[in-house]
Amino acid sequence: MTAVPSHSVFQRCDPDSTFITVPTGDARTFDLLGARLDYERNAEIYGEGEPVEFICKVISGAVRVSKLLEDGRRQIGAFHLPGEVFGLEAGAEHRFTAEAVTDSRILLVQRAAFLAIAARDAQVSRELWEVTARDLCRAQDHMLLLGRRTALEKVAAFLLDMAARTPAAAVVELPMSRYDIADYLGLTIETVSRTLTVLENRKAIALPASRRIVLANPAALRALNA
Amino acid sequence: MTAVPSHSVFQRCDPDSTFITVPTGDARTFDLLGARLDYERNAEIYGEGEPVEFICKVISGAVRVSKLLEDGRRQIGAFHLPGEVFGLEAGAEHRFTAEAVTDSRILLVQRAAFLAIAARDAQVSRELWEVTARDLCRAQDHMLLLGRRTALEKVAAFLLDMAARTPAAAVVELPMSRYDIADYLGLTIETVSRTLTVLENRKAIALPASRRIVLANPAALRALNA
DNA sequence: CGATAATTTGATTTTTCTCAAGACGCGTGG
DNA sequence: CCACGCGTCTTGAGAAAAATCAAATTATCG
Repeated sequence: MTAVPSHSVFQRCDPDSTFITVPTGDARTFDLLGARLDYERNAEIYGEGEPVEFICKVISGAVRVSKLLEDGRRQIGAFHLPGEVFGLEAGAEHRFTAEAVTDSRILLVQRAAFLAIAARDAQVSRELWEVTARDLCRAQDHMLLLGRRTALEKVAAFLLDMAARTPAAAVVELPMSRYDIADYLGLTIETVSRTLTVLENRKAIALPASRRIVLANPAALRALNA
Repeated sequence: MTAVPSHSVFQRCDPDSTFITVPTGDARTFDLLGARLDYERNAEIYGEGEPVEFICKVISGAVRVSKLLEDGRRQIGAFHLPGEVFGLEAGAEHRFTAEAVTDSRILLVQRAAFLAIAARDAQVSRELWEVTARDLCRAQDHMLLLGRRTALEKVAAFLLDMAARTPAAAVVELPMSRYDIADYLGLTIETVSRTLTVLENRKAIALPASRRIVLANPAALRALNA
């Protein structure tokens, strides 16, 4: 699904590393020092309108990237799980707010330093592009999800997506609340909850705990997606 | 709103030019030959799954980029108006289908040739990134539009967006059908039509013809957006 | 164990969709 | 110039989906 080759610098470095390994054209490597910071649940990592200082990568925990509307409604643009990069924007200011969904550890790399390397190194520059293109794919997929789809289709697609991004795919441990899921899918918490109950009654999933979801019948979930 | 500086190679070349002017690091310029092709209304410019051969730019007319679901539902990801670039993807295959909304003239530039220049030229490479980042912004804005918003909010935002992208902003000449608008906003044609009627009754817009829209009271439209 | 937050469930209302019919616009051919 | 046909758009009535309001239940944490 993603357009980024497996040798991406962002994919390659393991989640525990303090460094982003940057392969250069002549096969040497740079190590760009990144700072590790811990964020408590619901702590803001960066806010809408703030200058873009860092490229971020989830080491542990989970992050939501969202936008708050005047009337209190909120749209979550993406969730980010360990190993995923976020906060990379071409503009000078953040267009969204990023917050820790659970207690999280984030690797922060100076954006300016990274861009400086990209300006000198075609390989890095290309990766910069590909990472952004991957974000674009994500946003497009999310857009497709929000279009004219039923609650059942949205929730099923969400669960399958989460499962695909989790190591142990059969059981999904959701880090986020029903509120977060609702704001991600453009639904209310009540509808999300009811929809999960419907899927449970259909034996498509099991809910041993409200945030632990067993994909008992993934095919049934996939069948809900066009 | 857009993150791309005004000196972008894509922005800079005028819509009539057969060339995309590429400024290089040492201030010389390359001229990349692009082919002009004409497409009839509803003709396919490229299809989902096809290899990405060209970067496209609208010279005249309008383009819709969409995805068709198995059950016949269609989601339009974007409309592109004269001067706008589309079809630039990091992956090898197109994820969406592009079609001419009206009879259109499109400038097609070899993707491989452009990427080759980007690999040698940091300035061009950065532009490549920024153009993709602009697409990302667009997709994110569209995502926000499709989230939990009423038909009235969606249609108002759509009209304002079209107006902002049209030279003579007071009167918007829509190139696309109600069907296209509906599939772009995640609504039905009936709801789009009814919503336009509501806006007309509220004196927010006037409809001298079904595809000619006068923004009589843009402030009223803006008030509908959070 | 009690307080608080999160989740589920229920009843009702609102919004949008669906199905159906009618009106309009436009080009073609008589 | 008008009649006709066809595609597009609008309008209406009823059905379905999801939102809203409200309450009950379940988890979580000190």
